[in-house]
Amino acid sequence: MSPRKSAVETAATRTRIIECALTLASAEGLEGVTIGRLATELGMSKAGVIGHFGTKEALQLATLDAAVEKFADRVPARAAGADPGVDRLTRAFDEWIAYMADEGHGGCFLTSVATEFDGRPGPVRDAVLAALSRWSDYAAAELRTAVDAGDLPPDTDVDQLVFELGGVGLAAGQAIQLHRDPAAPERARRAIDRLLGR
Amino acid sequence: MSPRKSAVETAATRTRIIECALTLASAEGLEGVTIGRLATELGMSKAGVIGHFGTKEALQLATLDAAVEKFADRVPARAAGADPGVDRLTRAFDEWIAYMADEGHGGCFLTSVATEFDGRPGPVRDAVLAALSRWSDYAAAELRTAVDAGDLPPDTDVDQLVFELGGVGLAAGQAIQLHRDPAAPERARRAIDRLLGR
DNA sequence: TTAGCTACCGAACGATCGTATGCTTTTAGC
DNA sequence: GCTAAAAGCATACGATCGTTCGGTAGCTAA
Repeated sequence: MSPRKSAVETAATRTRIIECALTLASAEGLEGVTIGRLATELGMSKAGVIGHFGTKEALQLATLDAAVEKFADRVPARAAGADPGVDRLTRAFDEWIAYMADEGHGGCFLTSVATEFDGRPGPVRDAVLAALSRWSDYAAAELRTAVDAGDLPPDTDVDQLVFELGGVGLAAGQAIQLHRDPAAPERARRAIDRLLGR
Repeated sequence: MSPRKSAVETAATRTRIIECALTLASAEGLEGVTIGRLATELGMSKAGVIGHFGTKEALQLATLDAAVEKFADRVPARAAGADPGVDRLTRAFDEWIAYMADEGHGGCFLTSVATEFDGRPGPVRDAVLAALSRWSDYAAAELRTAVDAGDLPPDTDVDQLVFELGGVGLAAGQAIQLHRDPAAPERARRAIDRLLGR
């Protein structure tokens, strides 16, 4: 007779499942997260796992949502204290890079899922696109603030700058995750400082 | 009685399989290429498909090899005619971007496989790393030539520049493949021109 | 002519996939 | 104390996974 959980712990179980899915997806990709594997890893039955979500796609979306929320809690939230404009954006990118370099989650979850689903239309792709757009919009808004404040030249091409800053992030992710290059964070910071005219 | 193929056509069949695998992998990732699916797509049996390679991993490696060769034939080869240094490198990046923007193959095969396998040690990861390193080495060599020729400042940090150029390529790939942004190639070219001091 | 080699097929293997159904157990509200 | 909801388990389903095996058609060399 195993000890049973109270219904109030349902949300906790759901969180536990998603947490485990995040770990697995970091290594194997979102499509590599299998219900059977989750069940084994968590010591529960497949039905118990999927019962919380209904379908695998719903589980993928929930996992993605959790990753996005985690990112938002960590990166923009920690930069919120800095001065709007260049300061805040620099801080945000620093946090992003530190987040990618952290042990545990393999690089940037959003980036890898974006690559995994960029050729597969569907709700997952849509969700990834929406999340990345939010990040781009955030960066663009801070850049416009910086232009208005005179910290960046008035003729700054904001969209171009967002594009290039994103590229630095992607390069950092690859250097960290694939090449295991310890110099990557420093390189990324230097690139960003140059882009933001520091 | 079906018409039988001569033994001399074996290599052609192998090529056909790999070509099909490249197409499938562009949309679904290398792990998404299934022997059964290849067999269906090619109108042959699973045994006939896998017989040419022995193992799925061998098939993956062969597919990756083919993609690398295709890339080498297209990008550095077309830039070989340009003057060594900044000219040639600019040309190579232009070719890379045009290659990614081409319809048919979904973005940069190497980049997506790199993301797919960056957390999975093994021969595939090793092969991806080797291929990407060759590309980095190529870029670094051209940059050093440019420095020696005086087209770039003597204090140029070549590795940093390779890092940032790679980032522009990754950003272009994401913008093309995920965001379907038609302005991406132009943005990338502008970023590269600025990095190479044009 | 014949023996051997190669390419490929048809069939099957155990494993695992996602999903559905029907229990048992526990808890919450009355 | 009783009941309805639910969380989770056990089991099963059809499909597909990668791989193996034996057989056969067509070619080549002896």
